[in-house]
Amino acid sequence: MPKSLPLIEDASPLCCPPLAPNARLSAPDALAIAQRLKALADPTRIRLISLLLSSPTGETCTCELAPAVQLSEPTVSHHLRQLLEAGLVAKQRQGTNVYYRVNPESLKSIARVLDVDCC
Amino acid sequence: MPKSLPLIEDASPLCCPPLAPNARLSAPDALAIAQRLKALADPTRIRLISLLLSSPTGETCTCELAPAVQLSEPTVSHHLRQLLEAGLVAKQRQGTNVYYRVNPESLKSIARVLDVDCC
DNA sequence: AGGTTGATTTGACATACGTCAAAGAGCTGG
DNA sequence: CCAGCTCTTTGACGTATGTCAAATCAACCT
Repeated sequence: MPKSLPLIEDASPLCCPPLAPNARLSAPDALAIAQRLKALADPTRIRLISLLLSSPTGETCTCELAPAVQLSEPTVSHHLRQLLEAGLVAKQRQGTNVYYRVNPESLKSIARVLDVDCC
Repeated sequence: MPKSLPLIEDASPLCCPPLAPNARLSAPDALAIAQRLKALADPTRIRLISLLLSSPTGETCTCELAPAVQLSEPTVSHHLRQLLEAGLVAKQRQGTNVYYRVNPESLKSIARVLDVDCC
């Protein structure tokens, strides 16, 4: 083996750009980033985000989303829960319906992680 | 068997990012986006990207990456293959070693998808 | 050639994930 | 209060995924 790199655990100061070329990510930091990405990395959840964003009011209830993606309501509810726990959407009850809305800041924060050459 | 994914821009020829609020994503477009996100949505692969970016030369061989993430070489090779097929890294053989390097444009193209309010 | 080192593939395993039907929980209106 | 609509949870199922050991491939050495 050519040479040994320092173990990733020995890094790092966790400054502005998470994936920037001057810092090796720690394992917990990598896990935190991966978990947020994983919440997005599903075709149904991407479509749900798109549907929420394209709604005139910015929010949509489960009963409207389920037929739009052609999946059962339990399945859609499951995906919305994933998005909710990742902070990507917020929910709000209005009578018998539950309306979901995208948290745009969370999307931007993920985009920033991928912005490699910012500083 | 190893085939590379189409660039997101090819799948969705829109002037604005595919998640922008004025367009509902088609199921195939959502799948294309999700597949690239899924390639990133793993803590080990995030760490590998970080390691590659933090290397002075910009490239690193498998035998250095495996001990750095404390996983077996086959496992690391498997992850590098995923990244390769998603177009996120490129490989180059130098003697007995194979060096991997990040494709920064691919990271940026994913970041652009998440840039919701640009137009 | 044969041997050594690095990289990948194969096969197997456990776990995680997406999906649905059925059952439960919340709210509203008769 | 009960009936009905909406949403979520539970339980179950098949598939996909991450991991390693063993085998295989590739390039470099004597």
